Amino acid sequence: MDKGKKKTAGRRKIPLDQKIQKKTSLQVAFSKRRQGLYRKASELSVLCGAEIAILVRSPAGKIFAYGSSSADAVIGRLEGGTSCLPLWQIVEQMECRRKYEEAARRLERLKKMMMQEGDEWEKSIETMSLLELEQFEQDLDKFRGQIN
Amino acid sequence: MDKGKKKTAGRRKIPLDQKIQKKTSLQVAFSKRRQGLYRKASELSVLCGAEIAILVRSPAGKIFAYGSSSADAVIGRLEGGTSCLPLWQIVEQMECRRKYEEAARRLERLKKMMMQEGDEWEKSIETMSLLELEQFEQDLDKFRGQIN
DNA sequence: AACTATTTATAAGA
DNA sequence: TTCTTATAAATAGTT
Repeated sequence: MDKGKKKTAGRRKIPLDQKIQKKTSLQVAFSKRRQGLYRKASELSVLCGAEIAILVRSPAGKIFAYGSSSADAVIGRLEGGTSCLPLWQIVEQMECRRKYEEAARRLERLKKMMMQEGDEWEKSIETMSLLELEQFEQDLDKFRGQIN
Repeated sequence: MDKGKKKTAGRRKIPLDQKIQKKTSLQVAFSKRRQGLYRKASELSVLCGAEIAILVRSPAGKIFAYGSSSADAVIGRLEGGTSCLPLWQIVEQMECRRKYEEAARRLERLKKMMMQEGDEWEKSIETMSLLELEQFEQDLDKFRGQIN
């Protein structure tokens, strides 16, 4: 039956070596594939008795996390140590980094604004701004010192 | 043809809600499915521009890790098994380095721009800029409070 | 959010 | 271990 009915759907392979261009498709794919990734992790965990933690950061900067079994402290037990952080704290720290990135974006906006209107700044103000920037640079260096 | 020949292969669905019993099957499944999980993570990363970190511990206690893009180098050292850092710190460092480098690049560009044009800015814009900088400083202070 | 034609992953076997 | 392949599972495009 349905000989005269047009085929109702066509699906196809997509290139796996480049970012999806269409924004709506990307959002749908991100949601579906992230769920799929969690499903696969869950299966691996159950079938093989493995412990798994997954951290995902979307291009928009949103943080997602998955942890198998007893959600908390998965990573800590991975290491077998006593000083490791539970998963939720890791997520929290990643959120912290996200806030930092937001601050950096603010800097970017400032730059853009200055370039648009920039034709008459007094010298004192210019110096102040540069001093602020130098301070910021020092902060960054301190920050770097913490991670190396 | 081949009527008398026994079917040479049989595949079947396996129960997804319990651990695989046969030891050799479990080892094979662990290896294959872990690779599959990494593949899926890689696809998600490329297709959607997401950053992903995965930590796995086998039932035997062996540690495996996956990290998209630039995280590979850091995590590669971990797979060697000689790292003394807790896993969560390695994940943190991945994020940390990237954020630092990004912020530093922005700072450099802004500074260059200010040095070039910094001799003629309108006063109203100057005030706005300073407000932005103050807000930025507050953000930065909050950030430092969180990571110390 | 649900559907389904296709593509992809994989359990068993060789 | 690596390859093969029948079957199960995931998913891209559509509704």
